[in-house]
Amino acid sequence: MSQVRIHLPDNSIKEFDFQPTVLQVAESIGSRLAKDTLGGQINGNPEVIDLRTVLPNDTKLKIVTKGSEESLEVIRHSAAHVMAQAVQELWPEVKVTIGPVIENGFFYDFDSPFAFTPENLKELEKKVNFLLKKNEVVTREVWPTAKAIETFEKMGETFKVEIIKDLGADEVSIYKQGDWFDLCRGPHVQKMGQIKTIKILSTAGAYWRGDENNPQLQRIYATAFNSKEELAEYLKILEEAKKRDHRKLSKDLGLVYNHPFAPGAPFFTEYGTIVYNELQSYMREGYKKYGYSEVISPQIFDNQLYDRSGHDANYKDNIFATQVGERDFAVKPMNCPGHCLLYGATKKSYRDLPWRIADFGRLHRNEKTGALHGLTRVTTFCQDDAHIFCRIDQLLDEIKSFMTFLDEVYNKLGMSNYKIFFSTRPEKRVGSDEVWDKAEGYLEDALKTLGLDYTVNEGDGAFYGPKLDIMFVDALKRPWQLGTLQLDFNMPNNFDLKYVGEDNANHQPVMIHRAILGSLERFIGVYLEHTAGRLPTWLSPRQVVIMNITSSHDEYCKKLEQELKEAGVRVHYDDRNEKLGYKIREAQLKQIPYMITVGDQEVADSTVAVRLLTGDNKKGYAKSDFVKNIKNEIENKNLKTFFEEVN
RNA sequence: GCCCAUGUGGCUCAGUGGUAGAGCACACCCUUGGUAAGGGUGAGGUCGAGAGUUCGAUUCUCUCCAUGGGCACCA
Repeated sequence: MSQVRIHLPDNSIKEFDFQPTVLQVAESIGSRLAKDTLGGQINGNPEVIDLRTVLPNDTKLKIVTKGSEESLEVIRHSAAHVMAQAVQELWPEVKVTIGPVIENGFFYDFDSPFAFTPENLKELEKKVNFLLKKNEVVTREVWPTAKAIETFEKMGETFKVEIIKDLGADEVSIYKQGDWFDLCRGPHVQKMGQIKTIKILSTAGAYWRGDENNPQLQRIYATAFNSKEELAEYLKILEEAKKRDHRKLSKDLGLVYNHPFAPGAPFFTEYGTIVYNELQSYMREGYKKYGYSEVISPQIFDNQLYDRSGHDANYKDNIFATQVGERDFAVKPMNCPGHCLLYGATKKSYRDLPWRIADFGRLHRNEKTGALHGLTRVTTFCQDDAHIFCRIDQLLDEIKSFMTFLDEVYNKLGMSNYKIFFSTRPEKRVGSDEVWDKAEGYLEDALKTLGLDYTVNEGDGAFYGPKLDIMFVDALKRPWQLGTLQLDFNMPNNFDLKYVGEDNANHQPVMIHRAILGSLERFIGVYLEHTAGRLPTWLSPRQVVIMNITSSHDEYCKKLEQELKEAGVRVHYDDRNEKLGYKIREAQLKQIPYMITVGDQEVADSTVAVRLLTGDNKKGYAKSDFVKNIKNEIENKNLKTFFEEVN
């Protein structure tokens, strides 16, 4: 055999007189490297391959070693195997299925005659980490498919047999550690001791192959890291996320209340309503600027409306319906069909287009019980919804204007980190393929023309049209779907909408469904998590609290309270006979951006002592300046307090 | 809708087969105190709802409701 050349990242070349494995290349470089090798990446491909992979001539190889980001995939892959092994050693009656690596960890789905209890998980964690200490060598074997099927059938591993049959390959790879083995394509570690520690996290029910018609399996979530320190760090982030949970924050801050009589339908308290209304009026400002008109449409319709819109066929399970006498009514789950009726109310000319109508109507959707979640998945909500009826040649400008509007809003709110997803036709849909081709084509053209980066989500569109989803990435790097823009050729058709063109003939308008915040409910939930409850002053339900030191400062405080009220500031004078530290603590917990302290000093020289949520103090601030500056900050809807703005 | 767990005063949580406890919050009293909890006293719960087992159920069983972790659904 001729020489085999392997190219390394430092542009050096290693030569072999056989086709080496990744590990063999590592060994040729050094024994320390070989010991730390966990996999490889070849020819610039990000996919991590098994260290036992045989490399052909002229392969560009990057060795994945322990401690690297890429190595986690290998470690977790093997960790899933060890976990499955541990489960079967503890409970031999449990059958294995699959166990993939996911972000931040891995899971394994088991077919178990019993549900795993928390005690089982503790036992399992012990067992798993005991197995790691045995440091068994992982070997790879290639079996003919027939042998694999026969073997797994004998073992009663019916799910494995199904997978192998579906693969339809001639041979399959098997990974072994000790006596335990599993069908797998890898990659895996050399020895199980390379996994330092495995943390079992939780259990869940999950359907075989993700289909609710299939049997339900027992899923165990777990994670593994390169070191105990990294694991600790990850667990800390989980804790942080828990603290920022909007359900906790919205309760602690007194914004939202839930009652079992209204599942999935939150009350907004007098404080929560302030946040809600401020956001709504901010959007209304945008509507003026971007040429939208606001409308109000009915809450309940004769069901014939949804029959015509196509919702009855595609969305029926989610509609709250009621029968009055002989007549079927439906509570509106979305504004669009009603808006189509309104469009048809007057004869439209091409001169009337684009016709942009916004609606803060309350929507109700009967969600499956298990889907409800705090403010982010509710049964009743209000979208910052608008529909734009326009000509095809106006589409590009409309999409552009929407993206500008959205960018402005997101930046104002400190949410500049967002991504665009382009979702194409789903299986369950209305309209001909021809219409879909057209709609998808226009949308993609617009994205390209505008030079926007996007990712395609095949089959994820709405049933009436393709869409752009705006995925906001929050402070903890979690993605949330908020804004959306959907193209719809179908509903104008169902409602036979027309406009008279320049040619004096009838034409059909295109309908754009769009929202920037998504729904106010969901947005407030996400925004609370993003900001950890520390809202910008203009959105804070409580903006200023004045705290006197003794009752002798009462007069000065009352006057200041009055001045701030006149400046439009939401201010509260805490005149309780309590110590200052006590009042401060309460104000901190309620995340009030400005805490004003008044004592002898302040009364004497007409100043205020200001404390921010950061704990920063500024004494001797001129009272008149404070009133002026906070008024200005609120009017401009600044993201930061005026103290921080200055710095 | 499915699997699992949970449900004790406004909130956070102990606890028990013999009808309940703490801290915070609340009320009253004392305290006038400069940047995250001053002290005392008191009120407040038929232990999510219904049924069953039992001499007796908040505790055990079942059903329902709600919540939580997932799955599925949804955009």
